[in-house]
Amino acid sequence: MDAKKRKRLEAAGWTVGEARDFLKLTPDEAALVEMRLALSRSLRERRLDAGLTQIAFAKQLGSSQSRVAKLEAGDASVSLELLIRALLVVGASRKDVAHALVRRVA
Amino acid sequence: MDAKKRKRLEAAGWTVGEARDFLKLTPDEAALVEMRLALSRSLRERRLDAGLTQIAFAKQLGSSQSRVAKLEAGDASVSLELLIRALLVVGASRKDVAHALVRRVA
DNA sequence: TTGACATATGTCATATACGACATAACTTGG
DNA sequence: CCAAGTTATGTCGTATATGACATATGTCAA
Repeated sequence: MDAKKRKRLEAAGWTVGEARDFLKLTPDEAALVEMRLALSRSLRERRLDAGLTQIAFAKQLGSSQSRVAKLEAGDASVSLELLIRALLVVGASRKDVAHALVRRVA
Repeated sequence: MDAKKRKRLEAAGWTVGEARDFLKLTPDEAALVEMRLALSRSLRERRLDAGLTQIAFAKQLGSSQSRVAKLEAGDASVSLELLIRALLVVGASRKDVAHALVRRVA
């Protein structure tokens, strides 16, 4: 519960700076952040490739434009769960998701 | 929000029956369930290989024995997020997680 | 510039995932 | 069999992720 809170606090840094252990991320936390970002990138790519606006995609996903924006930003308020659901909705397979997961974030 | 509720309702079936589209799961929902189960299996294997009891592992994870049991059961009340966090804690790498994700559930 | 469309950011009420606890249901050594 | 250890199941209060909404910031054609 402590690690969770800390993660939350350090969250502000994610989006802004870099994927890295910018300051005091445990390896696990760093891995989580990297996964989040990697999935975010894949999501945006796939959505754009599908020629969908965030609004259109939000409708397909059963969500809102703002949440899609946050998904694609790798915002700390979005779960891997939703990211993965979203990828499935844009047509990614289980295998695609796995591949996206390990994708280098650059 | 409708799909979400439906998923929730049908959730009771997951643990009990089979990984499959036992009744009316969309392909995406089925994929989600399969991922959940695949990760569950990997988690249990890794925990046992590490010679840890659920209680011991729960402490490492910062959670409780009951939640670990639910994680390993692929319970509907656990998120992919926590499953992945748990895998990282038992020593899985990002790549390991990705591999576990596509693992056939059998 | 304007205006139309796309995306980003912030906030909030509510749904839901969480840890914790109690307790039941296995296992297995003695 | 019993008891100790492990895992499963159910419930609850609370933390957090969610969709929705408002609004800001881009972008770009006319």
